[in-house]
Amino acid sequence: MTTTDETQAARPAGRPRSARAEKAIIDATLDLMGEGISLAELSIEAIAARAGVGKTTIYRRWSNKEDLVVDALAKLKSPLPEMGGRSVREDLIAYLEVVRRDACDARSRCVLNIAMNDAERHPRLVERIRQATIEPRRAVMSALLQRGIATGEIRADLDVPVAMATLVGTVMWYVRSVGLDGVDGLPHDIAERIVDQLLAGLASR
Amino acid sequence: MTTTDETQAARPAGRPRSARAEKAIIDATLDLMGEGISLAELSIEAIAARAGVGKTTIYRRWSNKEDLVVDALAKLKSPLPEMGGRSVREDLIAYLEVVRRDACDARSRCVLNIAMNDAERHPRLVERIRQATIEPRRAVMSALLQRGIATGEIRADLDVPVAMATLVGTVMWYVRSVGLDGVDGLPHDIAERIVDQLLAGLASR
DNA sequence: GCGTAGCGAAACTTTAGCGTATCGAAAACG
DNA sequence: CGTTTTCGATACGCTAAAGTTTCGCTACGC
Repeated sequence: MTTTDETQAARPAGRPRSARAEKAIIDATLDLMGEGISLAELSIEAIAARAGVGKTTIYRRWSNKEDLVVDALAKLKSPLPEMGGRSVREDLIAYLEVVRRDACDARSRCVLNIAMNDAERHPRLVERIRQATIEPRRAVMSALLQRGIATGEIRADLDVPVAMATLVGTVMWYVRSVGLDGVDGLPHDIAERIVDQLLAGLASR
Repeated sequence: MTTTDETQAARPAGRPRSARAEKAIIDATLDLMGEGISLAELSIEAIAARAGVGKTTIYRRWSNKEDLVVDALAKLKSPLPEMGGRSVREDLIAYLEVVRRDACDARSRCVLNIAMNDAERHPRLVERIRQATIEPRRAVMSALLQRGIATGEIRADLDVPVAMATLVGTVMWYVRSVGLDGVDGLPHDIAERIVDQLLAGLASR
């Protein structure tokens, strides 16, 4: 057909698509969702306006809203917490520090908002988010606690699911209650304080 | 002006407003919000249809959506947890059991959803919810932990704000993660297990 | 029983977003 | 340079929902 080698590049004729526009669209989508806009309220027109882009440019890439949101959330995937592995206590602190930072970040928060609020209305989308984002983190946390049990740092009869809810839930709830006033007013060592208090227990000796 | 005594009743002429319709409107509002409808998506038409009422009947009582929601949430105010007071451990369990039940109840959940998601868009409304619903519960929980410190059941150096986030956050997060699959599949003694594990601590002795 | 005001139903006007089409300009390629 | 495709902008027809108004009917007090 054409004179170009189709088996390799097959670069299409004409002006190439702007990577800059694509990034602006993704960013605008994440920004709007980070501002608390629900999936239902999110409008293509608002995204186009925010991105400084024509609606055509969006519809040329994504045929509907859900596809765009999936792609946008995929770009968001922050790396799994990096843990030194020296002690379970230190790894728990490092993990919760990442959770704390995510909980304070509007863009990361919107992932959880969607997962929790739109589960019934967009089951496939929510399931994709669960598999891609939530499950890997749960697995890391679970493995970490199991390792602690093996090394003796953690009590052998630990209820692991409850402990995972405790560690993450404490950070999330703390940020949402105390930290609502000023997100930056959080103590910088909150992750360490939480881990130490939970390891030691609330009761007196 | 009129012949009636205006200082007291000043009952207006004509057909009185139907208390039955008013209750139906409030109930429909709470039901819809309990189904996960956000404040922005909540439509007067949906409320009218659900309540079996004309839109006129709603607009005659509330001039806008926010006023209606405030009134509806005010009717929702569930009683503060009743605690026996025998031991701090038992009271904590009783308190968390109430939290667990609220976390599973759609109508109660919607209060928190609004408080967390619509804080920026409806600051006055959210503040009213905080003062009426959240703060009293935080005060009860704080007093309970202080009592535990006084009686020696709780360690004296407890970080009370962190501990409050731990107790409530664990229940909320547990319900949201484990309980998402089947709300009724929750262990019935989850409050007791959470309290005991937190009192004892996660570390081995 | 008359007047008044609330009742539910339905028609209306307005607004917002969707998805498509069209435009002149711009960017890559041969 | 000419072709091809994308760019941002704008306009269009369509649908859904909001909020307002109208209408015939109903319930209560005088």
